[in-house]
Amino acid sequence: MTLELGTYSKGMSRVKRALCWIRRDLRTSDHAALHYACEHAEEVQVVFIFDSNILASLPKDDRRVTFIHKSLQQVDEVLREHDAALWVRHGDPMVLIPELVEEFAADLVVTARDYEPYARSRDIAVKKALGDRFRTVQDTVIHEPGVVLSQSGTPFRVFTPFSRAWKKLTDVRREAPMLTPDLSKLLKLDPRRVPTWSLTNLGFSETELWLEPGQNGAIARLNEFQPKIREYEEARNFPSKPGTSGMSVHLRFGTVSVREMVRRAYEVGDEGEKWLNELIWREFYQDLLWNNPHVVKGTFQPQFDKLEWPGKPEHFEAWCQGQTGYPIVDAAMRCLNATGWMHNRLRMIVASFLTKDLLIDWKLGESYFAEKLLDFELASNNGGWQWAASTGADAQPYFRIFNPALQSERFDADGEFIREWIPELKDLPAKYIHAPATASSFDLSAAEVSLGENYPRPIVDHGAQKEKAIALLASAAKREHKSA
DNA sequence: TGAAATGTTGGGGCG
DNA sequence: ACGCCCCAACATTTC
Repeated sequence: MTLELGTYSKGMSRVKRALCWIRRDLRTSDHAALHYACEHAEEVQVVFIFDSNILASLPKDDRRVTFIHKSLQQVDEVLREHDAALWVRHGDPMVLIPELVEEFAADLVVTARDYEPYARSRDIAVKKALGDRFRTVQDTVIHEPGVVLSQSGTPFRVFTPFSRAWKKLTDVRREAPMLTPDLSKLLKLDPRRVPTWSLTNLGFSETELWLEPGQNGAIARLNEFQPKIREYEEARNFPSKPGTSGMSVHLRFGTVSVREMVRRAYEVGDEGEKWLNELIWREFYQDLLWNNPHVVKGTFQPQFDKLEWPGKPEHFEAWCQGQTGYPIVDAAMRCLNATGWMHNRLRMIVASFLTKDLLIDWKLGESYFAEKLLDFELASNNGGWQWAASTGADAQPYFRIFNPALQSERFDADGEFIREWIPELKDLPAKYIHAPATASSFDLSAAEVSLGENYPRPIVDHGAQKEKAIALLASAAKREHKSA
């Protein structure tokens, strides 16, 4: 059994009652599922389920759970302005959704399509239980996976041609319409009779967030960023400057619609293209995963699966803790650990370092990011790591080996970002901060840096490791050549 | 959305 | 005045 794919407005006769099941569309405006439900039913109830299949594997202080919880509170506030309220449950959706259908006597359940493997199997199970009463609608992407194709009708493996085809396919009025739900359709509830929910009931504790959650936070941040879209291309590579949109977490949980983001990019026109490309990268990786589901378990090019990465466990530990002796890498990892976010330039640097300098399997890095990143998306994370590891569509390793000191000089020239996250190094002059081991003992002691004591010596030598990485990847590529 | 090696050019110092 | 060298800046090639 498969789920139907299609456009936003699909004809269906009206029904009495619909449940709108929100998952990663935690907002009330420009909302495909809620819009569809309000169009097709006389009474609509919005429900969210904390999925026990997902929550079970998360630490009890996971920041994403706090973000979801606070975003749901904002959804609930809007619903209450219409004398309605959000229902929140905890458990297995494959059990709970059919139960809720009974409880609410729903004729219809509407939800936004989710293309990740677990979500697909979950939705297929729900569809099996509910049949035609279960409808999924497109919401989280402009072009669904599998839709953007080359002239010969095949999926893309490379970003640039994909992005060209994506843009060609995009008529912004049609592909990014504003879907405003008619909230007068919401079921009126006596607020005293709506069960309350809390993080503690779920067994989770509230954590500090560095960004304002929910749709209020999303719109505020987007409004702040929009005037800077033109400067994005110049500013986006410098981690100490706020040159990126910072919207990834909001996009992940749908506290803003991707259509709203794309409309803003198109408003800017040609100068908004560089930022638009980042939104297309997101869809490119979803498309790549959809067409090549094996990448979840292994490398895009299977010959690299046989590769044995010789890196050491203690080096992985040092990488995780930000103790490699390479300041830009360590600052980035400490930032990730402390906030759940990392600048994209830094993601590339630390990923290159893990795979090409420490010679550690990218899958370890991938799962560490999956655990820590608030904006974690399977497709983007997997695609990014395979790109960094050179196991993706273009295997030439030469293009994907970063020199950490050089990257640091280029993108954190005065060491501002490093100083923020590695206070031990804050008094080192800029010319030494990218590679403290090159400083004289006089300069080191003047800055109160004692290598091996309050800051580690480099745990590997970049020059030597780079050569090993090239040899390692070349041997795996050659193996394929022989067997082919 | 590299890095390093190699090649080219042009200005200035200097014999 | 001239040629030579040095070297920085930039471009091209190679891995």
